This record gives sequence, structure tokens and C-alpha cells, in this order.
Amino acid sequence: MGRADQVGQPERGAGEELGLVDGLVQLSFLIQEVFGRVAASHKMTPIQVRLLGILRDRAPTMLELARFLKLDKSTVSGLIARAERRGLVVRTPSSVDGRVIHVTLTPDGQRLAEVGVEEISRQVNALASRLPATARAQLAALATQLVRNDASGRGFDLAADKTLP
Amino acid sequence: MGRADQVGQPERGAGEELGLVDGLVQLSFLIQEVFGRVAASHKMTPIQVRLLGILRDRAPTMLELARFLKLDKSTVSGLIARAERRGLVVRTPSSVDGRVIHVTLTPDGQRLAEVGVEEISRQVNALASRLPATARAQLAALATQLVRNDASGRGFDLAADKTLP
DNA sequence: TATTGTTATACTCTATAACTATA
DNA sequence: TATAGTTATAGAGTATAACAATA
Repeated sequence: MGRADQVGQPERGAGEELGLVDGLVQLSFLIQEVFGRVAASHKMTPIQVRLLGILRDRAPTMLELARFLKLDKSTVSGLIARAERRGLVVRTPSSVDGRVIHVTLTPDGQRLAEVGVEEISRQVNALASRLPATARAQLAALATQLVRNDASGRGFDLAADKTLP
Repeated sequence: MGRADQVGQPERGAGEELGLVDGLVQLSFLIQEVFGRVAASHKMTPIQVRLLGILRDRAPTMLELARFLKLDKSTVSGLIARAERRGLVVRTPSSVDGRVIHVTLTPDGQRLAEVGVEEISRQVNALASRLPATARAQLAALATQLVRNDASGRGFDLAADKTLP
């Protein structure tokens, strides 16, 4: 029987096949490391890079951001405050509801978002560069199915409001 | 042409196929959420859960831990200090090198590590539960290849010292 | 001198609770 | 009353720099 639950553990050698759980867990750490490296190279944190990525073509409210990121609204307040202090985003009050604030990228933020997304794409593609094209396509399809299966059990956010009020 | 670089962005609908990058990135967030949920359910943080997982059958030194987690050694000092304060790990001085300290799980830590690994395995498996067995096997194999490819470009740690000095 | 680990410091990230303003 | 957002507080996680002890 193959050794199973290597959750979060370092590889012991190149011979054994990782189970589904260990493979996905270790792969997720690899992807998160990419986020960390790209973020650090721009003096940012992973969550700030993720935030910029989300804002590239949306103007969500604070609460929508909190729901999507699964963070408390007070946490998002701090996140946006620091991003605003760095000149990457702006808060825009809604014209239809005086309590609501929309968050958008500044030109600087837009630029940084594009660069970050580009670097992340390059590095993630590099991780898969030794797979043949058919295997990469399979992997993309399988990952998509997992993401879709999970999303269908929860319902989305943010799909509607692409424009500012 | 299919829309490409959705890095870190929410899904817009269930129709489109995510690219390789977006699929892997979003999947990694899903896996990290599992870690977060399991950690929170035991009043822990994801990094502490990962730490326990690593220590299940190893007694690494502080520096080995730092290298494997890609954290500064001072960060690991804090991590271990908090875990020790909670009674989950102990520091054991090396008998052969007076500067070195090995970290091991306490019985409580061992127990919590097993439970955490079990819950994470269950939840990650649940993510893939709607894939047919052949697809799950493919996914495991592909994830393993990515992890192996990356590891081969860096060399491992921690493979040797399973025992206490 | 070099290595291992800790400490001091400063910052980001995070949730909880209490608050303000608007609906 | 209920909702959107902020602030105050406390704690975890993080890196940098300076330090102590050992090799």
C-alpha cells in the first residue's frame, strides 16, 4: 500500500506518486509561493496582489469584496486603507446609496495589476512547462471542474456590477 | 477567443473554461481555504496546521524548518514559540551541536496533527468527489509531476533526520 | 570567523466589538 | 431597526537588524 496522507509535508524522494490530496495540497503551496514572490518583488503582500487582480475590471463595494475574499468587512477596510495610502486604489461613494462605497484602481494600480498578473501567469506557466500540451489542457480542464463544482455549491458574487454608479 | 488572464478573479459564470493559469490559481485558493477552515475549527492558523503536518514524523532543526517553509529563521522562532506556549511542540537541544535545536510534537500536538490531516484530506477529497475515478487519478498524476518538476530545480530538505539526536 | 538561534522593532493581516451614518 | 462601513483593540505572522552562544 502506498503511503497516503503527506499533507503539508516535504517530498521524501522523487520516486513515489503523491496521492490526490498531497498532490493538490503541495501544488497549492507552489502556486501560493508564486503569489508571494511576485508580491514581494513589488513590495506588496499576496493579498494585495490578489486584490489588484480582482479590481482589474470591477468596482465592487466593500461588502462585496469582503464576501468574495471571505474576510471580515473590517479587514477589508484595513486592506483598502493601506492600498489607498499607496495610491493603488480609490474609494468612490455610491450615488444611489449613501452608505455604500465602491473601490476602483488608480492608473498606478491598474499598471501594477497588469504587471502582477503577467508575472504570475508566466511563473505558473513555467511550473507546467515540462508537461506536453495535451497534459496541460487536461490539467486546466480538471482544475476548472473542481472550481466549478465548488462554486456551484455556493453561488457567486460580483458578477453584475462592472460599472461605477 | 477565450478570455485569458483571470488571475485571482471571481468566476463570471459556469460556461467558460478557465485557462491553465486561472484554473490552477483558483484551485490553489480553494485548497488554501480548506486549510483555513480546518485551522480555524481548532483555533489555529493555516501556518500552524502546516507546521504540525510537517512535524508528524520529523524532528527538524529551526534552520531546516525555516528553509523548508521559506521563512526567515526569526519568523520560525516566533512560530515555534507560540506553538510551544500552546503545548503542541517542544524544543530539544541537540547533543552533538550546542547551537542546534530540534523541534518535535508533544502528544497533544501529535493528536492535533492527525486530526488536522484527516480533516484536510476529507475536505480536499470532497472537492474532487464529483470527478470520475480516472479523472481523479489523472489529476493526482499531473499535480505530482508539477511538484516533482519544481522540486528537481531546487533540491530537498529534511529528508534525512527522522530521529532525535 | 562563521553558524545557529533569539530578541527588538516595525509593519501587515486578521477578527471581534463598538461605533457612525444612511436606509 | 437593519445595513454599510469605520475604528479600536488585540493578536498572529512576517522580515530586518542586532545580538548571544557555540563551532
